[in-house]
Amino acid sequence: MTNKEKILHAAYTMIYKNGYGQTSVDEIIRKAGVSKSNFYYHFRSKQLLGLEVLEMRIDNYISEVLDKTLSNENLSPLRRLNSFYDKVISIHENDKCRHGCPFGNLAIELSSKNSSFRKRLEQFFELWKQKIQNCLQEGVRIGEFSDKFDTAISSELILSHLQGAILMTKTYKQINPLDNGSKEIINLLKA
Amino acid sequence: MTNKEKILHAAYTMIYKNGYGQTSVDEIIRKAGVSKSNFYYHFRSKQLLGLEVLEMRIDNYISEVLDKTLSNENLSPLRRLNSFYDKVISIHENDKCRHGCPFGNLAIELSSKNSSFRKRLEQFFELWKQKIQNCLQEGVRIGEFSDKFDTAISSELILSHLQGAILMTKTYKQINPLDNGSKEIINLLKA
DNA sequence: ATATTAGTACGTACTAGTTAGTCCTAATTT
DNA sequence: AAATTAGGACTAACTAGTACGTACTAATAT
Repeated sequence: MTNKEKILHAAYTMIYKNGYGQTSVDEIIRKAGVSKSNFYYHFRSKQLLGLEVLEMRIDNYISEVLDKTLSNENLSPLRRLNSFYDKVISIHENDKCRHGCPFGNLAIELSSKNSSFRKRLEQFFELWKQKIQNCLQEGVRIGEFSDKFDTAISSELILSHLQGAILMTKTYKQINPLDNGSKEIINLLKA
Repeated sequence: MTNKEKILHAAYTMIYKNGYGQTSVDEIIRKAGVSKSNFYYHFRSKQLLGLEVLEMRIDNYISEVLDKTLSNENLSPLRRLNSFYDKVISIHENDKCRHGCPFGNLAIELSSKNSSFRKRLEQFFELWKQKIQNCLQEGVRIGEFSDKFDTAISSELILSHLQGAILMTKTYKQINPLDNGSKEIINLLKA
């Protein structure tokens, strides 16, 4: 692993666990085992590292979560949505509900102070919502989901609820808010 | 205003706008116009100040928002819920969707690192959820809300959605996620 | 073949400022 | 007499970022 990869890898987990502001460059280089000058050789600033780490998070989430569940054309739309919730629940159970959503965390911490992070997160949330909506639309088309809801509104509501439910699991240290809420939403959507 | 009140007042807005970790004691005393020794005369630590500020936030939210809307017995349950959403929307519109929910922000920032904040927030979320549930139950009883939903699950879902929707308004800098989502939820609940 | 050059990757040591919190003295209010 | 205030020097650790120099590789020029 190159030093740049070591830095990215260390920052990837530290920023998730402790937030961006509470992760110092000194801690990152200590954990990565590289010198400070090497850090600034590879990254012009802490912020540019943070944005690269966010990019990695997004790429990873799309390929490991969204593409395998919500956008998985081998599954029926209902199964896609179920497998999406199952995947998210298992992620947070494995984490003991400690750290919340990497995107929601950054959105709350940085949206009001840093427009680079804010814009990238907004863009990703749009993509995420679109993937939910595509799933809903196909589900309505084949009669798996009720047609009495507007899929644009429903997908926005599903994503908002997901973010809030993950926030609640982190506060309660229990998976219940996400587990109960997702089951209720799926029941509502069914035809 | 006493010096203690000045400190609390300064910290009240600064912690909300910038987060707990990004608000320094030095900034607080500068804004409050008091000496550092006076700060430590009134508060044994930054954390204890933070917890007092959280207590003020909770008291204020209960009396200014929850008691006037969700728990307002002068209104029908449906009107209570509508006025609650109206109030929350107006708060975030007035804030230009910049700073999010003071409780959700702290929950995300501190739940995994500080159990004092986490426990207090959990306790308050429980109260909040209970007030939503009481409203739903009475609405079901008088036939204003459908009886086909479990009020315990619905109230949890409403609170989770609210937290997530406020997070989205902060990311998008638009009130739409909260506005559309709340309308959809109320439509669903109606008998 | 050999010297020069450029680019990449790295390390030690450092700056200038900030962090939460302490300690002590002295004045002022109640 | 007791509670509250200010001032200020101080600590020890931490903050993002910089200065300066070294080692290696690969292409190029002599």
